[in-house]
Amino acid sequence: MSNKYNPAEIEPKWQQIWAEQQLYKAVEDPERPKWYALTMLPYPSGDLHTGHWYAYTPSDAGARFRRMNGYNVLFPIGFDAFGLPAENAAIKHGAHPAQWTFANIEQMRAQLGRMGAMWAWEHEAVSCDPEYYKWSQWFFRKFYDAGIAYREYAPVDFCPTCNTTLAREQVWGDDRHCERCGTPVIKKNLEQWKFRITRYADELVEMLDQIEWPERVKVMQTNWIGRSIGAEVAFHTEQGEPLVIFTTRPDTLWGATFMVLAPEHPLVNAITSTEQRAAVEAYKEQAARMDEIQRGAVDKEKTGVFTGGYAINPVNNERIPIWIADYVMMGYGTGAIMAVPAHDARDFAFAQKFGLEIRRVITGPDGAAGPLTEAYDAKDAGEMVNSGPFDGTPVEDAVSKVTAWLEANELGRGAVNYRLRDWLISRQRMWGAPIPMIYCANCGVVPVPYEDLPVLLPDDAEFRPTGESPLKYHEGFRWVKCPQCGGDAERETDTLDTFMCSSWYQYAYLSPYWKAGQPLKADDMPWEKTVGDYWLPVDQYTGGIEHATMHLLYTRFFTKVMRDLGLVDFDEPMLRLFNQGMILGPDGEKMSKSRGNVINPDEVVDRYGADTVRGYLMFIGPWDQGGPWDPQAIEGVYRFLQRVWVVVVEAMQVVQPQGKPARTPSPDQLRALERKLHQTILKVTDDMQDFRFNTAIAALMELNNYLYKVRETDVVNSAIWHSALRDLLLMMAPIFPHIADELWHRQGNTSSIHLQRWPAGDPEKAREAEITVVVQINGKVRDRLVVAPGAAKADLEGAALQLSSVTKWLEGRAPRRVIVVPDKLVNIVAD
RNA sequence: GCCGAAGUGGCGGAACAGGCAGACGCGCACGACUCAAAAUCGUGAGGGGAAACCCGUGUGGGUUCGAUUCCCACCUUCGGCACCA
Repeated sequence: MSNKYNPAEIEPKWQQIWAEQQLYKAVEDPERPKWYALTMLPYPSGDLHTGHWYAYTPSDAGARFRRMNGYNVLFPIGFDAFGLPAENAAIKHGAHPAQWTFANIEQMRAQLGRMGAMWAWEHEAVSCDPEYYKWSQWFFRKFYDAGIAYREYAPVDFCPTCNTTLAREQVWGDDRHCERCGTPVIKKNLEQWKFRITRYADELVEMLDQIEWPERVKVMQTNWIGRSIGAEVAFHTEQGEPLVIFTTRPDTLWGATFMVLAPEHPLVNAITSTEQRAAVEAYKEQAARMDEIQRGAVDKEKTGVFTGGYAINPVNNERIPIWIADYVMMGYGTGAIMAVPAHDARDFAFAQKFGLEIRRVITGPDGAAGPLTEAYDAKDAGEMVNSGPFDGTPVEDAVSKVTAWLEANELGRGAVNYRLRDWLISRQRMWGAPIPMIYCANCGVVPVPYEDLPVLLPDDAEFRPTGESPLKYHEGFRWVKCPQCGGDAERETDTLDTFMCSSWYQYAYLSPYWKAGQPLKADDMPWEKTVGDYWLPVDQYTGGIEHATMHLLYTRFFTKVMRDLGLVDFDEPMLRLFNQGMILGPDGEKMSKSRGNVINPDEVVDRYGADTVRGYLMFIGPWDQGGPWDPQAIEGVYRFLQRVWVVVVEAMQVVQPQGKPARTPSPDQLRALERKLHQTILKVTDDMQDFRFNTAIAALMELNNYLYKVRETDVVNSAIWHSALRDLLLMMAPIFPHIADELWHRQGNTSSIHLQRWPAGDPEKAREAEITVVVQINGKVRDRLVVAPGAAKADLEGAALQLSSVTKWLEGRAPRRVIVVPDKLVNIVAD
């Protein structure tokens, strides 16, 4: 046994012992409170990078801390193993994606093992395993039966590089690029499977109040769902056909001076006059050619044409012209708007360009009712004018009053619209769970029977360099008998979005590959119920913010559907969420091979050990902030561990110099040590609760510096010294699990440190013996008083005024006022 | 344009129910050990000034005995959304 700190020796040793003792096996125990700690599962790229370490090791420290505080902790890991990189590798190397994927998983298991995390490996689940995706398909089938899954022919986003359609959530940025590969997406008209997430839009917004998630994630989801409350109002065409519009400002109905339809609006044909037909057709064609990116450009000049048709405004029976323009989208609301140029910036720009009337119906905050030079859209000041029965109504009440009036007169009704679109889950890729659907010439769309699941991926797929899905060309896969009529039929060759596989993985972990090899039924449960009843829902989730409007929205939706299917009895899958920041290269930029600023965690672990890497990552700064990797700063954590080693190992040895009797330390020394210890326990306990690892480590360093300094004094001949060493190790255990267990055993303990209870801090023992009180004159520090804590205000004031420095500064002036904050300061105010 | 987060030493950061700005660490300087270096240990430092002191938490105002912390207006950076009616 070496007497020097040698992580390369002790870390593999402890990892092996922990595994042999099944130290992290999670077993239901009704006697103890449970804690389901979950971290976002990795994609098995084959290489665990620093980002994974930054995501996982603090998450592990948090889980370990809970465990030491009496919780029965489940901290599982698995692999989100379907996806395009495996398919691309298959095209490149000619190997099956499964081969590539499982080889990578093997490699990553070893890398994950080096972290020294308390992974509950027996709960591992791999989403590309047929026994896993059997259940993904089962969920699809359940969703289909429940009317949540449906098929639709519509314009969809398509990534030309990934060769597949994408969900709206996977299209990012103002250039509308693919979230995975960065290529700008194009629009295609395709028949695709979707999930009715919009049915849950309201609940997805409302229930954000019930979960402890970072505010910014809640805001992003709220904005993404984009609920707007207003009214639908029935206008009519001159010919009498109803023309329904959605507006958030029904109070401006009297200011509508024209209407605008989306070019694709079904009514356009009917209302277009003979004279305008050619212009309308030309505009429609032009709009159709343009994709949404071009149409959506905000600064684009407004375009549009008059249809020749007119509509009747139901509130005043006015006849107003109907235009078409591409700034109105068919996909939102009813695809038609009433234009109120006076109170909407877009309508204002349009009216100005085409010389249409701008009629003011809301006064300015000062009562101004004259012509406008720009749209006035404030909703908190002004009152209605030129609005018939509503003149004089303050805007604050206007929307609700007009909406009620519309309903009473059957002209419209209150309505809500969402920006959220249904979740497109079809992917034209091979390496995903096949959508379990069959198309039969006789029976139409036929779902694969539950007992026939899984629909297996072929293991002899042929990958084409064109990037097309091999399933389309795999005769054995594609052609089937119809489950209903037995006739020739065709399989769906699209696969499920991998986000669907990860939407329920926290449930899959409970009892991985549940009912493996058994036929499934409609009323099955995808996990062992008693296990789920104990662990669910997830208590603490950690992961990156990049999933704010993708995975984190989808898994909430999934859980709500599962609740409605009777699978779970709660509304939200994850009660608490923490988003870690991003670890950057030493140059402060995102790590990337092309930049050459990648830190390879394996190399750093070889050099310093996993404990140092863990501790350094947690020491950099607040976990949600991320930050640059500093190759020099990591030395500080390494030195800290070496100094802990020295303090603890030296204490094991005989410290009494020969011939000198052991001397008793003074009570002051002992109290000072005890105070430092309990201050540290209180501080570290508090910090660990909230993942403030950086300040927790700083406090541990302070304590160790203190112990290091006094280790050659008489305090070592005391019980408090030994309990300080013991508590230091206990507090280090979640962050530095290996060195903590090693030194713990060297102290003579026989069971693992990770089975011990977290030390209890005593505020009484942490209290300072004396406190420095600052003496200020006019807010500037001029002197200090050292007093016992809790000194009376009057005494502090008196003592301060006695100070020679104070009388000097006052130069004979009488204090006008003296502010005393006990234990803090005395501030003397003088003219 | 709208929404959100953040600006503190040479660097990462600490301290905000308003009360000694810069904990902890990196780097730096000096010293000890060494023939020397590395490692280790010790000491030191926000800037200016010989000192007394003065100035300092993005900028400018404000509230207060007192503001990194609260309020107002800007500037910069990052993230999200964007003709959503």
